[in-house]
Amino acid sequence: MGIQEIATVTGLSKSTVSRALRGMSSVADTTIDQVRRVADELGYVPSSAAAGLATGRQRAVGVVVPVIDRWFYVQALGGVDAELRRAGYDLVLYNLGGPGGDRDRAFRRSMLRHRVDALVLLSLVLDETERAELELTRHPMVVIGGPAPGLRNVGVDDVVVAAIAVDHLCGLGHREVAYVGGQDEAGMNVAVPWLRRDGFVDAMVAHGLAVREDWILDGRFSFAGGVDAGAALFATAPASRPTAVFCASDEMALGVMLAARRAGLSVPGDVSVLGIDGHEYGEVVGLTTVAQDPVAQGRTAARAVLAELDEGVAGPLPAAPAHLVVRSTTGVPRA
Amino acid sequence: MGIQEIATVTGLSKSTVSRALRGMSSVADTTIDQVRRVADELGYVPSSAAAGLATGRQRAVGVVVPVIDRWFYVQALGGVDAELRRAGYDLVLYNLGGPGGDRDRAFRRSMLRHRVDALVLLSLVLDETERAELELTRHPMVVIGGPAPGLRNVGVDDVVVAAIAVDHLCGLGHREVAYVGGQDEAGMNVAVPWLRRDGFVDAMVAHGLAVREDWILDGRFSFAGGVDAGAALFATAPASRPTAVFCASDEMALGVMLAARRAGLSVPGDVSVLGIDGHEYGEVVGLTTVAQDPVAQGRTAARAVLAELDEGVAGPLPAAPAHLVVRSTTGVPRA
DNA sequence: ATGAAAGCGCTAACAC
DNA sequence: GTGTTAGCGCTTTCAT
Repeated sequence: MGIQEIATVTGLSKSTVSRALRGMSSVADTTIDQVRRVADELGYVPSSAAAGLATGRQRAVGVVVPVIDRWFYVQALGGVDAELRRAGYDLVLYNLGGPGGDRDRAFRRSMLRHRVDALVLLSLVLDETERAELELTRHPMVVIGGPAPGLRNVGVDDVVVAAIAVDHLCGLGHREVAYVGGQDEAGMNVAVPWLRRDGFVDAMVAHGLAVREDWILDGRFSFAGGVDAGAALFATAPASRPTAVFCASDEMALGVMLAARRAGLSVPGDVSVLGIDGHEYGEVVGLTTVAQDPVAQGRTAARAVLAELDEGVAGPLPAAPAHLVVRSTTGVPRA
Repeated sequence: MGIQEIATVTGLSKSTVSRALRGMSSVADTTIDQVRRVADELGYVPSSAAAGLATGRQRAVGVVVPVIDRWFYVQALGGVDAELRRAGYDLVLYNLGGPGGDRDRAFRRSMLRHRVDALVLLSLVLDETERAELELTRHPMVVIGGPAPGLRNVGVDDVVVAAIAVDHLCGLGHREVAYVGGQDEAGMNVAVPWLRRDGFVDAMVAHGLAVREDWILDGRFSFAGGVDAGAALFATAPASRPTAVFCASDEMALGVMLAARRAGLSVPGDVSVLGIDGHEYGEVVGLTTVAQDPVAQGRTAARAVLAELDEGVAGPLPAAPAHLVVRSTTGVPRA
């Protein structure tokens, strides 16, 4: 059931069979046909391990995610996958499994096994040790979403994204805006939350606006977290309520919208709500957002590592676009 | 940078190093320590391809998904991943990429490369050819969610799930209930949508209730689809409106709820809405649902293939539980 | 407790 | 256009 069998049956040599199977041009067309036919009949299944051993290439790339069940990661993963499949590469998934998962083990044991030829990291900031461990393998690496000291990265500029959002709100006349974001997810070391918050603060300051500490809330980057944050925000007297809430993700924004409704507030009549992402749900409910395209980012990242693999080039990566999509959750502040 | 280097440095033989690295008991503890230390210093990285070639085991299992960006698949994938990681296995993801993806290619080229030791299929019904191709590899296989002729499967009984939902609605006094489901997703050959619809129809009939053709809608198993279906349902005169809507997924139910709100209908005052899944969002908005646990199903499936791999046993799989979670979107029909 | 030697199934020079 | 010959980096008898 190996290449050898085919060789015996066809009376050819192993090498010729190997070449034929890969459709190399130095093999006669008739030979290729014959080999393929026999391989089919025999139910031949190639061994990637053998090929990998011989070539040093596994034709697989690893994708490392902090957790799997977040909209952004799923979308990006899809993008990486699409490009990989096009190139005939397999995708091996390394899920750090969030706070509970054993990050160390994932980084040491599995990934370093030469099972993949390259790595795409999602929103991960590596510490010194991890970087060192990974460099050991000398694999091409790129990270999506979040700056990566020492590594190439594709993603939007989170500070700019926050500024776009704040500019929009201020342009409408808002001066009292709250921010719902998230903290670093226990040990996951994700930079994005901090960057967006910093971008928010900077942009507010640039507009000469005050940033109230109690209007910077943790929405845990989830829908439920958004609801909680919104509830806290809207529980106060109307006078001490922000006129707009900027959320670091659409999922949280959706939660804030629900909280507003529960508090009897109209959006954007009583309060404007704005998110980041371009989530499908947001489109349906008319959420204004700063949209990005994680699928495209995934594709870009995959293409980048593939190019580095094939051509050895590690050129600069194109910037990922983000643009304001004004829908119906933002408007001028109530008088 | 291989096992050989370590052997040379330590003055041991390749075999001993190999054994030491794997912590085999026949090796002296001091030797193990020494070998591990040297391996560390040398920055040794094991080659899974070589080990795989020698043992015939890749220590990896493949997970095949029709599309990646659905709540259920992501959750199940997470469950499979968790169990695999516990066992020290890697997970290679085969995304068929939905209608646009090249299903054939995924099934032939990549998967059959002996890159994985076993397969977990998500909600996929294979056709004859595919089954034959996969059987070729003689890998343990189990499918999650959806019956699989000839294969072991873990998942809820979709017909029963639908019955639970209908029973709840009828128990409240509803007699006019609509169904929002989905069709087979273009070429993905997923059985679940049909089973739930059949279950709905059967249960209705069992309750002596009429099933109106125009109250069986396609919600595309998505939030947006649910909104559309709901809009269609609620656009009619109050008299010809169902008093309850049963959705084959929480995501669609969420959409129907939004449509109800847009139509000025109160839930459950004017119309009851009920879903299937146990989606996080549903919990937040108080959606009544028939909950299942895809993460647990993923774990079960992973454990099953792992057991078959390790012990050669392919015993029966435990049934996946589903239970009614009554929240606030279902109530007695309006008089 | 350790070593020697034979492979695992393929690819890649290098001949012809 | 095809065959020969070496490996790729491990694991695994079988010895010792």
